[in-house]
Amino acid sequence: MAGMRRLVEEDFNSKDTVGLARELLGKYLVLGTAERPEAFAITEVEAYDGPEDLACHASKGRTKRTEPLFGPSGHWYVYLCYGIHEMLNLVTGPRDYPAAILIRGLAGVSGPGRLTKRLGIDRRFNAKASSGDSGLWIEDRGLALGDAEVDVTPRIGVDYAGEDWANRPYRFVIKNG
DNA sequence: TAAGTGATCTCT
DNA sequence: GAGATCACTTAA
Repeated sequence: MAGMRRLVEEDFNSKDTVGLARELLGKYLVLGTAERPEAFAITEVEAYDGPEDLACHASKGRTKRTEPLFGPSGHWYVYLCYGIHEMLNLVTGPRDYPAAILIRGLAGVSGPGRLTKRLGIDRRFNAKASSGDSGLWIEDRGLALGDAEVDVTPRIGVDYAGEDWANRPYRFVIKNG
């Protein structure tokens, strides 16, 4: 199909985490194999931007759990939240720059916990590359969104991070998505 | 509005 | 080892 491209590590190597998050809207999360792919448009994301970002897990240091955030971009960071929900994040930025984009919603699936459950994504994907080999990757199918189609808000559930970081406009949602 | 649920991290 | 915390969801 023309204008369709699987995104790779280099596509997410920028330190402009917020810009990458904005651009991830309208891309497709694809699950399965090249023969039998299941694709979902990404409708809601949040940026977690580096060691200074008090809402980013990596701001509390490099631990066994947060290790994937410090690894190469274009890999998955999947962790368990509230004992129940698997959260799917795409690592961004160069090695040793801990940043990621939380994928919070897909077309037809609202909520970060619900989308991983629906797609059967869990910690087996943690630290894996987004690729055909891992069975989970991102595609650009040529859809571009104008600013009028995108809502920008503070991130959800990060009040603990203090006023500055909690209020930053790091969440992007497709309107009517 | 509050409970459920368990990995992770920071103390002791 | 104990205790607090947590990027959520569901039922009421």
